Amino acid sequence: MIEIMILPFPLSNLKRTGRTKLHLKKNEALFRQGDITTAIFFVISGAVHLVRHTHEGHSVILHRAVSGTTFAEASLFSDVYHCDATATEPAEVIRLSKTDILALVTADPDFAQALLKRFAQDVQTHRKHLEILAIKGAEDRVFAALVSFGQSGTVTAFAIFVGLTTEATLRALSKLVQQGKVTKLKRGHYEVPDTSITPRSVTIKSSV
Amino acid sequence: MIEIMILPFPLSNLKRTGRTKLHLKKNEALFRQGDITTAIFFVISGAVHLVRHTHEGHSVILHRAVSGTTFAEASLFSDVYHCDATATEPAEVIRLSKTDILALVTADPDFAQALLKRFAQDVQTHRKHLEILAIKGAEDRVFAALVSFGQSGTVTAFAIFVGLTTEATLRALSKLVQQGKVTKLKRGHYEVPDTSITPRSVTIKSSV
DNA sequence: CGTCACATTGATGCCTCTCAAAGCTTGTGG
DNA sequence: CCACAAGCTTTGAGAGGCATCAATGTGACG
Repeated sequence: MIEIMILPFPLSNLKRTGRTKLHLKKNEALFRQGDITTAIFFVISGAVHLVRHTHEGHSVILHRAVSGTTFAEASLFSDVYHCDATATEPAEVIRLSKTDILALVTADPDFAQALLKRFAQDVQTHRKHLEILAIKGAEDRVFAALVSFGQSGTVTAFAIFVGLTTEATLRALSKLVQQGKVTKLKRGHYEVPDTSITPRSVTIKSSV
Repeated sequence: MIEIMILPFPLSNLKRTGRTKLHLKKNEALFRQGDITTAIFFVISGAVHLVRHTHEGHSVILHRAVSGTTFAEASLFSDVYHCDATATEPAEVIRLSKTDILALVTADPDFAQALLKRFAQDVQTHRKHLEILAIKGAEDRVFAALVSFGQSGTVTAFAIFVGLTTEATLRALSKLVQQGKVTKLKRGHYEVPDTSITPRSVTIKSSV
């Protein structure tokens, strides 16, 4: 079981019955805001977006789960899911039974610690996201988001992630390109060169 | 030890040496962004703000820790603190040694589970915060924040929390008051009446 | 009683949202 | 294999809203 090896925490003790492999088509929903929580998930391939919607019609992309990562861990302690989970591209995910995971938490201290670490990472990531949304200028905000997250996906999705309209994001990107702080690879594909403050290079859209 | 009883998780097994009581003056910093992490904290009285600063000079209030709650739990799995912690009013806090807490995690499954729950709550709170920052209109955003968080503190701090200027927040508040969606108690003190959609009433500023 | 921090209100300008239209890319069906 | 359709990207123009700067009011505290 290759996929088990890349899980962020040891699952050797998890009951086999607690695992199910699922295939999602593009735009297919895994669960929706308000659904009863029954499981957390691990992404084998593809990508899943966690999106929350407000009454007023606004939406936020809370998280983009990609290969090798788990998502919806917070639902372990919640009765219902607080956001939608939809595949933005065809995806394979493993469903991990909530009750089995919780049982494992009490039975296996190492597992509990690993899961705690996962949660702590989530908290830090969300804080980084909050920090970025607090930046007023569109240009600065887009650049900061690119450096910190370098999300792969459409510009439109990225725009929602940074809390701007697609147009504002695009205009910010083109200004950043003019300044040489960002490189445009091709239509809808941008990256932050290594030379820009940050060590690593990131792209908005993967060339998958 | 009264304070121990209201801790969100059992600390009976925590070494006495791991606990220290601290008294903070108003505006006194407990730790700063970049400091080595050595402990998490529990608030006995007063309030502590966790604030993160960006290079561009922006800041976000990540969390307002009040009596009976812990904060900086995420630092358990981080080498340095990622934000400043400052008392916004005179406060008493208990310092809980990081190493002792981590030891307890592996030794006591119940403690581990309780801590996991705490982390999950943190994640949900941050997501709610993200949801609110995604709301474009100042009026809607302020109202949503009041309903969901009903922060006590100055309007200025509340403004930073919702990602607006003090002026914009004030103007939004006065419009909401005109509409009857929010009640102004006195200078700098507002509350959401019970009649407004939400069951509970909240205030920006406590009368402490 | 004076000072200080915060609340409040006003005027102005920039920036982002909104609406609109055209270009590019991918995929699907004939 | 081609043509059309759909979705995303890109650019443009106009308007509204929030930030910014400025000034005054007000309560708290020494």
